[in-house]
Amino acid sequence: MSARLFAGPVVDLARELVGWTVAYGGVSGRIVETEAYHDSEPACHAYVGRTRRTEVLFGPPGRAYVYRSYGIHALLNVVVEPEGVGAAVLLRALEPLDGVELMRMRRGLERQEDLCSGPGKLTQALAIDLELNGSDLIGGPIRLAPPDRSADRVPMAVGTRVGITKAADLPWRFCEAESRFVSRPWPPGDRARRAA
DNA sequence: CATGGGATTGACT
DNA sequence: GTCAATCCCATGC
Repeated sequence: MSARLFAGPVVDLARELVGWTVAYGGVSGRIVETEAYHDSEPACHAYVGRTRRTEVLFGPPGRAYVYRSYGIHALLNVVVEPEGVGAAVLLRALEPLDGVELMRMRRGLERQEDLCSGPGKLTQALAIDLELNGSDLIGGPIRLAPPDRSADRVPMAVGTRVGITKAADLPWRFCEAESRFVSRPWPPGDRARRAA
């Protein structure tokens, strides 16, 4: 696996990354929800161009973009598209796999559905913080890995991104349609579309 | 240097 | 349903 895998269009990669696993410090989960962000649209941090904050977004694909949200949470993104393009896939929810007890301790909650069902929750469960910003996601401390070749392709749901005010109409959110571990239910009109 | 705005979450009415 | 916590960083003076 090489970083070239992540050089493709961000919307395709956001869909593709559902089903991959993320592992860090012996704890891991399977990605069940993602969103795409691209410097051409104003919801993306990279919309403002290259700054100290967005430097990682414009850098080579396959690295982590971790930033602090609302002063409290760390949010984890996968930087994609070629160097010079500011784009990333936000990881919004995981299905817990390894280290579930550690996740419970870190989150102070028991229910498995509550451990990683949100972008701030999953970084807390995995203990991912800002110091990992810019780190390599292939050979680095955080490891991203593709699903088994034998893994079934699951129905996908597509919708609009959560929690943004600008470019809120773009259908750039992807989830495993029937997962119990997504960050929030789909609005009634939004759920039907499939892209298996 | 001061200000304002979040890609959220959990507690509370 | 409402709302506050809290910090990084871009922007503007």
